[in-house]
Amino acid sequence: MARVKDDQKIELIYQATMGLVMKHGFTALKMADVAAEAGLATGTVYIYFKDKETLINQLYNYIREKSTGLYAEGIDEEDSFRKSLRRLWKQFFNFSLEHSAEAAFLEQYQRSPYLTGKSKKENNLLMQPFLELLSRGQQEKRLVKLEKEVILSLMIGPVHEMIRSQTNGSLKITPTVIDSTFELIWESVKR
Amino acid sequence: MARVKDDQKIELIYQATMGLVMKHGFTALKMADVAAEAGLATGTVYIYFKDKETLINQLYNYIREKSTGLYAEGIDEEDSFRKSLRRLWKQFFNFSLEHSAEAAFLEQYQRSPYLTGKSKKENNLLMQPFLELLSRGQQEKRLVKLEKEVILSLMIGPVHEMIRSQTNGSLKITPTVIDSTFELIWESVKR
Amino acid sequence: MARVKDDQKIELIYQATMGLVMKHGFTALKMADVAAEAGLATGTVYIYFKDKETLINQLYNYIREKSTGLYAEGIDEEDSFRKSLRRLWKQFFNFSLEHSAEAAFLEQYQRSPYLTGKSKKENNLLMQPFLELLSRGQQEKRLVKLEKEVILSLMIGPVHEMIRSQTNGSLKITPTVIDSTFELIWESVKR
Amino acid sequence: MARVKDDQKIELIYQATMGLVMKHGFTALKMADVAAEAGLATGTVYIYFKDKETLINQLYNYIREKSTGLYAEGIDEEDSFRKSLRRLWKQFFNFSLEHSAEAAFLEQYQRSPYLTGKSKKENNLLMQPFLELLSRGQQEKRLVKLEKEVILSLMIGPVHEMIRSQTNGSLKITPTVIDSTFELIWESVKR
DNA sequence: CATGAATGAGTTTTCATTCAT
DNA sequence: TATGAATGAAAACTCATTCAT
Repeated sequence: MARVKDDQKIELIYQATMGLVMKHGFTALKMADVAAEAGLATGTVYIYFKDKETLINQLYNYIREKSTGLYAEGIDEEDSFRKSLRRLWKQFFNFSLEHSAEAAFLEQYQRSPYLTGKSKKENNLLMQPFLELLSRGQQEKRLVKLEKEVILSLMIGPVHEMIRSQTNGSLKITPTVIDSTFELIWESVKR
Repeated sequence: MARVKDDQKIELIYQATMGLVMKHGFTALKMADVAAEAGLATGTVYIYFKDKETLINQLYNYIREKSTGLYAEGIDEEDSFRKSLRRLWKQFFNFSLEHSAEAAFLEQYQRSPYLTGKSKKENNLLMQPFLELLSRGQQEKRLVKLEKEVILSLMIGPVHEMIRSQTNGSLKITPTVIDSTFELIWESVKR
Repeated sequence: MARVKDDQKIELIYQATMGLVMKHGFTALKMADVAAEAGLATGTVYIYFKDKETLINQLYNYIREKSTGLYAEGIDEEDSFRKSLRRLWKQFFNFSLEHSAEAAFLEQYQRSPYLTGKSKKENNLLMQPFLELLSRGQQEKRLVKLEKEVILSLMIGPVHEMIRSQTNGSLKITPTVIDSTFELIWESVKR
Repeated sequence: MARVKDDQKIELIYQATMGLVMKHGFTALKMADVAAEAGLATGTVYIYFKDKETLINQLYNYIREKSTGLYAEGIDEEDSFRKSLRRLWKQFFNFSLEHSAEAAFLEQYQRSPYLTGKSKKENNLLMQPFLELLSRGQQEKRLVKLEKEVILSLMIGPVHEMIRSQTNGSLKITPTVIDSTFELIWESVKR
């Protein structure tokens, strides 16, 4: 059979896995359910992934790579620092919002027994575009003097929290809300 | 009389469970391990908790109640809004830091199959002290005009994120860092 | 403590055991339930009986001995064979009826893993008074020529069956019914 | 296609269960033993039956339905009442004899915690062919005037009792014995 | 490759029995 | 003796993985 078909199936399995992790968490993740959700037989999943651990780890890599590339797209070196930061942050927010299944998976993965020392380091790469931009901001003295990790937390933390609130049902995120939020964050991190 | 069924043992089981969840996550939680960690026989756990689900749900309630009470202690109505907010926020931060096992458990619980509609609502109570103080701030016009949920995210989000960074090893949280962080947050939420 | 008290407790445990076996059968018989039903602590049962098997076997012996003696009481050698048989059979019926818990226990015991070769033989003793009377009947040529075991079945079988029907709710046993039933049975076994 | 989930396996499990219940009783029935006896892995049984309770209840229904159909086969309305009754009774006897495993199971089931109100009623259906024939007998005035339940007990009770005796080893049932027994029973129930 | 029934090791849960009080 | 909490071996049940079709 054609190669294309295989890739489609891998994607199918990834989507099924993420969806289930978002809905019921890692704890309840069963291989049989993944297969069913993907519209495949249990055994088929094992053709594409050696075992559960491999599936999860490969999915993790897949999401990480895809995410990093996507949300950091189109950042223009020519733009002012503020403008660049605004753009990157909003892209991150929107990306997180649209890809909540991926986000949920990443979050769960952190506290899972699947997280190895290796993937711990790789995780930081996800924030790489942010960290680089923050470096530029500090060089241009447009950013408050403080550890970059703290500044990153000030920017990223609220995003995660707001998405959680929306999932809870206690907050409705609109473009306006996103814009205002950035302005507030900017107040705290600008120099 | 026979050995007395004691609350101390319940506490023991709770601690063992939280410790294990923090270390290896929800996924790997085994009743036999809980018992061993608590220094008890497997069967003993079942004297105090009907089954695994009950243990987890009761532990969740226990942590929630205990946490809410603790971090919100000693808030003085006489203090200025800024001072009160600073105090509550720092207490929340320190509490989260000191009770990372509890925090880890709560976080894991959110995405677990154990979360019911009922516990979803109860969860909001945890943030109640914060929400009340924010109301006061908005009445006194000391707080930016924005949905309280957003403001809460701006305050709480960075705390969660920083603690995660410290767990990762990419950040070392010191009292100074905490203080500076609050000042930055205050810049964004004050009016 | 006094000796009397002990015997009372043994009796208490026996009654509790029989009641539970009647209600839910052997399968569901738990030592903790026996104790609770008897109003005792679990451990107390083990003071009087070495283990579950011992309790069941001793109870079996207790019932067997008590029953045999009781239902066969007052049989008068001077009475005619028919009169004697009638009396013995009715006593057996009434005894079975009044002591349905005992009867249920005996019945269950037969099919249980507690039944040993030894108790298998002892079981026949229960029917001894009947078998003796049947011997007399055959000597007096008042009884049909057929294996005594078959005749016994013709007499005893309906009793068990009727009691089961009454337990089911599909039959109401009255003294009149008992009398008529004997007359019918007599028709079949007389010579 | 994968191995097909087959009804034959269900039959296999049923046979294994009945055999074990007959040999060692309900009490000692273990799922692992059922599987082993059926030549399957433990887990396989759970593919066909949700849990132990379900297995037992479905087996009960299976036996009941099968039994009713089988022993009542070939009854001819044209035959005289006596002939019909003789035939039905003998078929019942032989069936009970040949299917002692089934019979043992049914008997055990009655006093088990698995018996529900629903199955209690269904149980009566087993005797339905008998009850109908008895009705005919009473209409034709060939049967003694007495509650049908009593007459049923006079006919069925001895069968159960004799089989029990044979199992005990105290009676050897032969075709001659069966024939003579019916004649005696007929003496008591005819009008 | 695809399927999904079968497997059996691994977990959860029960319950006879012990033992500290 | 009496108590009933504690124990842990044994039974019920689950689910990742295999394999016959």
